[in-house]
Amino acid sequence: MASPSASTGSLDPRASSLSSLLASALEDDPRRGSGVPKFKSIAPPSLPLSALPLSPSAFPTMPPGLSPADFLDSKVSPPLSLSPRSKSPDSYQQIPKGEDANYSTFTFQTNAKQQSAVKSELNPFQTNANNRSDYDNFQSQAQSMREQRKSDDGYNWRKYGQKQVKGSENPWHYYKCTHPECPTKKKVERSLDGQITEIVYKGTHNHAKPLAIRRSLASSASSVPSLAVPVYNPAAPKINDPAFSAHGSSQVDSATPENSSPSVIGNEPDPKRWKQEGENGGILAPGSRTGTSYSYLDMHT
DNA sequence: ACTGTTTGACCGCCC
DNA sequence: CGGGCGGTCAAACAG
Ligand SMILES: [Zn+2]
Repeated sequence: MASPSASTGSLDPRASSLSSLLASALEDDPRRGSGVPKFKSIAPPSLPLSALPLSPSAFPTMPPGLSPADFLDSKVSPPLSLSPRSKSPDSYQQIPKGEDANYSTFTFQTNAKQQSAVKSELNPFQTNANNRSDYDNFQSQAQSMREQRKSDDGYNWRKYGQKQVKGSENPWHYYKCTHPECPTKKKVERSLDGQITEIVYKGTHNHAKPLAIRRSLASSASSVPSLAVPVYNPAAPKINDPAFSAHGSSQVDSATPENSSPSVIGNEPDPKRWKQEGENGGILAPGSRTGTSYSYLDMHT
């Protein structure tokens, strides 16, 4: 398994080899995207659009229109703002509203307010006495994961897609664990208010949950990142999170395994099975239950 | 340079 | 044999 390329999710031969090959010859073949029938607001890049008719409080000042701060931080918005990313969507899919799906996804609930302060971190990387030219900056990227609303379940997830599935009013967000070998993936559906209505996990973590960065200044030894990875059995059908019980096995479907996909073993850690779960992890505020239902879903793909 | 989101396009399966 | 659907990739963008 010493495959450098076959590691983090790069298991798709179609893209891997193809990309590699065509990458040289077919460079201008941008094929990314996600069916997200979202509106594209061409507003200034620096515009905090947090205008949510909810939670009246927490809004100290809100100038109607725009604030001078924009002008200050505004990095000279492009005159055309027509980046290469601008393209036409593959095929606009109209959401079949009122067809037969009466999903009353209206679970009134307060959005979980994660107050876990996990930010202040001292980076021993400040040795920057030399300064390259200002042009050096090629493509700085960073979304500032300040509080990206990600359900902090204790793991780090990287969003790799977003699509609207039929039957759902809101698009699904696809996340993948950011680990060297964690095949775990997460599918989340959110409401317009940002409330998570459904979360589906796929796979299992094989690495202990990342520490929550604690203020441990301590002294001595600087090597702190000594993670004691607990040995895990590749054939152990255990679900991550031992602090959770109840679930048992409320199979909503897949109750009678009789046919379904080919070679469908009764129960085995199939990397293609989606597990619907709720919020767990432990560091979540108690009481803030989003009400996500727990059940085992069988999916294939 | 980082890390991680954004977003359109492509792919593989299923009907 | 085709289209729809769902899922993923991967470049560009962002602070
Ligand atoms: Zn993981």
